[in-house]
Amino acid sequence: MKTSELIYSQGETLFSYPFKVIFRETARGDEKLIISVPKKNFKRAVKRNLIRRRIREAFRLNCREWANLQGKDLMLIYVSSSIFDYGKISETLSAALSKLGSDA
RNA sequence: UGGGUGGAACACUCUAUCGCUGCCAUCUUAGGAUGGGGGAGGAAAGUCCGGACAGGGUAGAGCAUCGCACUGUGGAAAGCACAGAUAGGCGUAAGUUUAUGGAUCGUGUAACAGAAAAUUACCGCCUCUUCGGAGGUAAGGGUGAAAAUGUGGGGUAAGAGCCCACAACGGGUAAUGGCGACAUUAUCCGGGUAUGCUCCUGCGACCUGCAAGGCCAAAUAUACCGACAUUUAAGGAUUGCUCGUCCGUUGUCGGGGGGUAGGCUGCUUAGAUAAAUGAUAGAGGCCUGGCAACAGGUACAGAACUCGGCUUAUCGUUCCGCCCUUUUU
RNA sequence: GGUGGGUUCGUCUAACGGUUAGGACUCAAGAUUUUCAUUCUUGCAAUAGGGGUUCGAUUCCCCUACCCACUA
Repeated sequence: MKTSELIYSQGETLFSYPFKVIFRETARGDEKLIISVPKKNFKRAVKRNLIRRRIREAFRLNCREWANLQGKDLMLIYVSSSIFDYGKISETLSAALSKLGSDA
């Protein structure tokens, strides 16, 4: 809980639809990932769970391809108000993370 | 055959690949690895009722306040369930749905319209008259959600439950049936409404809620100010009040300030602490459209201490009972 | 997670269960003025949604939706 506030207040932000990515430098081997789907866009808990699980699965399968993620705490906020299927989420997440890598 | 109605159960299945969580065992070690067997619902939801449990130091009495209110049974209890009673509404029917204790002493309301909304009299009718009016009526008219029971006859100056017959309503008594609400029959009595507050009767309720509460760690300040008191008492706590009980200076209460806000437990044969129970691909069911190929759809929804109900959301499938309808015998 | 409160014209609000739901600001039209502002007149515009009680609900009761506050 404290960590999330620190990331939110100190981190740098970039947008890559449908994600808002907030990241912060941290010690290597102690990285954290926060996935957030706002209640404002999805009232039902079932839909929020579905999106969160898809994002987590996409991140799990692809995270090893992005070496630049080491030493960074990440916060992914899903800002779209419609539900994407797994293929589209995987694609857009890759785009977002590569953008992060090029910026860094 | 088509449609309806009441109840019950289920609410997609299998395979492959990659993963999550916590339990047990083993191996390594303080990071893990391997194996085994668990891992969302009928509503987990809304938080509308009621318990269990916990705290408010302990155990209480009365009043006030609040809630419920036809009958029986079940139940720890419930704005609970089932079965029934009476009076209505909907439906051809099966069924479904709404209401319900007693009293009428006191008191309020009944908008507009209407003469009058609770002991009524505008038009009308009748009698008398000094022609100004006085008195008697409630048949008929019109207003309204509601106007004092309806029909017929007698009676009368005109009329009226004023009297009679039948019917409706309310109450008493008796008999019969039913555990009971109540029903039926007989007989007697009665005659200006509805509703809120009020009063009475019975039953239930102390308040706050797991972010309750307990333990450990860390941090700190018994700061300071005010009131009371050391003996009575004031005062404070306990339920709003009264009584009772307890505290009463290493004290209590109020004001005001500082620090911490982590872990364990509570907590469960699902058991997290920001939240696991999955993702993807393929195949097969089921439904709709179509000759077919094929296309589309496959609901509502995600545990956070727990249990009993209620309410709301929900594509559909199966089974059982019943009703209406069509055809045949 | 738990507890409590609310929703009325575009905005801020009022209401005894009883006329066409009132008022202020805004908006539109007209008048006044050489023109604008001010002022005056007129108009548009709402009970969150769905049921129930009642002769009749903004009001009383129930359900749903949304908003806000408190509680560690």
